Amino acid sequence: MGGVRKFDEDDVMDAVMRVFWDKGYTATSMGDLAEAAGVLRGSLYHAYGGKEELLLRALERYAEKQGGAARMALADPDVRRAISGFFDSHMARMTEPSNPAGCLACQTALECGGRDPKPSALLRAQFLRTEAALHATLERGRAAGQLAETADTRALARFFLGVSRGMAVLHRTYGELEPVRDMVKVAMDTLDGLIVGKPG
Amino acid sequence: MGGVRKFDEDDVMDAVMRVFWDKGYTATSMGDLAEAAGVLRGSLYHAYGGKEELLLRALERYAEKQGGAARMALADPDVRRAISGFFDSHMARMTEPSNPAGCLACQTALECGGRDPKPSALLRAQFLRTEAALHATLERGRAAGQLAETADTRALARFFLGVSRGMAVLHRTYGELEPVRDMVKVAMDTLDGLIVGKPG
DNA sequence: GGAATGTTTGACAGTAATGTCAACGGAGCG
DNA sequence: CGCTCCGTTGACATTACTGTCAAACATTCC
Repeated sequence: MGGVRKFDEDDVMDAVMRVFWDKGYTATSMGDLAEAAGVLRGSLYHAYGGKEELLLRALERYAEKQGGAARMALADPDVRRAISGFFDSHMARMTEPSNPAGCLACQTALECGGRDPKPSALLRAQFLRTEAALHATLERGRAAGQLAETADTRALARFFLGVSRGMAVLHRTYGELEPVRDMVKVAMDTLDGLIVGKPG
Repeated sequence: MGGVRKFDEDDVMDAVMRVFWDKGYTATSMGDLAEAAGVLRGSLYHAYGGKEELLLRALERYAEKQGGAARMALADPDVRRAISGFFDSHMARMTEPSNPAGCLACQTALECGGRDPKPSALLRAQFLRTEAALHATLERGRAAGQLAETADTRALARFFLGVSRGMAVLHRTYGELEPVRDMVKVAMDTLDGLIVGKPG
């Protein structure tokens, strides 16, 4: 086969993801990425093309890792446990000290939103996917009689999605977890208000 | 007094604010700002110092204009009208077609959060100020018997703050207002669940 | 009018990032 | 072994942005 890739693709993409997450898309140079990945710039250009391609890959990787946990939680047949687990997966990410504050997807969405077509489209699709997963969970719960018949599951799905995004903004801005926990608490109270036959 | 400034400071700062809002802090160059303001780069350096100073001024201006409306609404003695007006002020900003999507404060908070000390500190202070205003409104409402005695006003204040931030993320990512409206609807339902003696 | 003050203007040197490329070198294959 | 393939490496030209500055200029005050 001849010349073979010397670096581990997973290691490189992990480093790339982390730098974008930490510094933001625009503020990151190919040199930053290369340095963090322990590779020369030329190799990155050769293997991936350029900064935008790397961002797209990083976003996909991020969605896989972080979004995977969220989707897993949402599969729980009990609505309350599902939504609670959804928030827990976000809390877990923010609690992990080796992670930068905030959320790569949110940050990139705000930075590129409506301006860079490809990242924009990808992020929009990812948001829609999460919204759809939330919606499916809520619909399933309603069908199972766990949720009030009158509940607007579409609005609720968007609400929970938006709340999770707001959590990331507060986390990055405050650098603390208390406000984020408070948001989760109130959001879960909101859900509890719609759950049929609870003790309260 | 000698040589007198040829440009109108308000016009320039409006243009600057808009460019930062539209393109983001890092992606904006002094040349972009100068061009948008109809002024030469040298004049901007001379009058304001540099990009960071311009950002700080833009953030202050933004908080004055946008945050002013929000704080005004929160002064309403009726809790429900106050919080509803708070959200309305955000909706109004997003509805205005001449405004870029999203929210300058959120975007900059995510971009600079924890990295650029001065913008970070300013934004944190602005968030705390809004949180405090929300908290005061809720406390006032509870004291007036409008809100359930058991309501956690601190958590609620952070919740409403975070929801308003999440709205901006969805707006910028989706480019639509429906999801944002849905968030407001559910958030208001949450408040209504805590309001004493309502018809529902 | 003339001096003083402070702004505008265009140019300049310095720095950083980009994207490309030719030479190099190691792994596999005949 | 020698050929080929392909990734690595360091260099290069290009472009963009930064921050500064001296000269030109306009306005106010005396």
